[in-house]
Amino acid sequence: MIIGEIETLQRVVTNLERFHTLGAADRAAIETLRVRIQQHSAHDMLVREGNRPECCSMLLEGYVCRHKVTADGGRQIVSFHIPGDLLDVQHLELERADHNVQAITDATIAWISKGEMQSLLDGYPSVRRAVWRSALVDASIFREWVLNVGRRDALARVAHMLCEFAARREAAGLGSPDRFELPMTQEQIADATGLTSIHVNRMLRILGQRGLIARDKRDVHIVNWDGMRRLADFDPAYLHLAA
Amino acid sequence: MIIGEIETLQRVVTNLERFHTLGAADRAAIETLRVRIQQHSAHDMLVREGNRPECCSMLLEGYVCRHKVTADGGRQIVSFHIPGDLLDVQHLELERADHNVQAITDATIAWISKGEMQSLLDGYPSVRRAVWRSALVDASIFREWVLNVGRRDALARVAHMLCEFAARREAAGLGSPDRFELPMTQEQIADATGLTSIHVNRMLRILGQRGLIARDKRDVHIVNWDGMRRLADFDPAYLHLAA
DNA sequence: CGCCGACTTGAATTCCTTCAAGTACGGTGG
DNA sequence: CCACCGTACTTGAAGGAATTCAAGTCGGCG
Repeated sequence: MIIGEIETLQRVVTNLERFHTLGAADRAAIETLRVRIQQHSAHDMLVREGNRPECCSMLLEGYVCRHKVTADGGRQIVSFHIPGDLLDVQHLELERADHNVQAITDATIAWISKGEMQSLLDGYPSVRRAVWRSALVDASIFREWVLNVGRRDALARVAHMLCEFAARREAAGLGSPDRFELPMTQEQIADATGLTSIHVNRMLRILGQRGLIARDKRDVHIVNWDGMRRLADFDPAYLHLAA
Repeated sequence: MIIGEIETLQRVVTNLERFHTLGAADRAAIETLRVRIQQHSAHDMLVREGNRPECCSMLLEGYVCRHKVTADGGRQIVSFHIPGDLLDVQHLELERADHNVQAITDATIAWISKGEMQSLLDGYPSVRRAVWRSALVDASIFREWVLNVGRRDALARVAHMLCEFAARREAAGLGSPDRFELPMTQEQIADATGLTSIHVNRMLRILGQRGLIARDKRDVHIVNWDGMRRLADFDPAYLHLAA
């Protein structure tokens, strides 16, 4: 167990404070957690479905997704994660991973043993509530994704994914929702929206043609937020951003 | 606040015990909760999206679903619930409901104030862990539904929904997974699988023609579990049934 | 008995996929 | 420096799975 640098966990503290007010003792407890900081390359599998994870993890830098696969090889991404996110709270209580966690860019992860995490939650009720709330918001996002994939057409699905990514990035203090670089490939967008990468490509072009977004490679500029919101049927209430 | 009959909450205790071992004090605490037992009719809305619920609820009898709607009226059911299920843990921490909760049959609900629920969780760590675990399993089911709706074809989706319903019913001690009565209409199955009721009807017929199930109205007999599992790509691991 | 909701069935249409090429670009090695 | 290669992206055309439109059946209930 390597003791990670205290500064690096600041991002996690900031993120958790969006979910519940933390005191100085809470912050100190998080920042002095015994964690193993690890660098991962894009495409690295962090957790594999069926495994029994011994650690919880927090994403410090880079982007990560969770996904499941069907027997015939279909892949469905069920969430994207941005720096500051807790990736594995559920492994505290659920013995086996029911999905894969994979880096989509190079990523820095803080790994914490389940015991260490449990002590933190037991000893610091405010941290517990913040973690609990963040897990409940995760579940809310899953519900929205069921709706997105189940009931929206391809254009709205892709637009919704873009709106959500922009909104979550902004909420996490990672920059303006108007311009950003997408970390994921069009194939990964396809796997998240239940489409083919070919069709995602077409939908992105249509969004551009309609003047809603402008693209340069993976740089996205949301030109017309109001139009995007309407087309995507995007209402950020499900992100529960206002505490 | 009417004090509910102690016996009725037995089902909730039994359900929670699937998630974490409870002691006599834990059971007593649940059974003596100050709850309001209420009868609801099929189609009653229990919680409406956007509302600020003041209560948590437990389903004692009947069946309930949660759903979301798109701007153009598309409806997506994101979960079904069976007797014993906690319906509203998330409302403890999330101010506004991000989805609707609706009875699909006549249903008996135990309503508990958020304060009462919070005291229970604060005072009884085993209950807290059971509730926490049950919420995490809920989230796991949402993930599976994203996969179901996003990456399986219509036949597998419907078959998967049937397998899950049978497995959860059995796990909750509500009877054999081989024969059961579906509480939901084909339109509700459609709204849960991201299909039209017309297509659900065709898929059910195909399942029958292939000798996988036999139907009489809403009575379903799963004739060939192995075939169903294979066709539906159903692996119950995501239900985390073995504690 | 007649009405309504749920279910059933067929035919036409549509959205998305599949198949098939081909382009753009960053990295690697000669 | 440039040829080579792999990955991501782009575009068109054909095909197919699920929807939409249209009708009709069945069963329960007032």
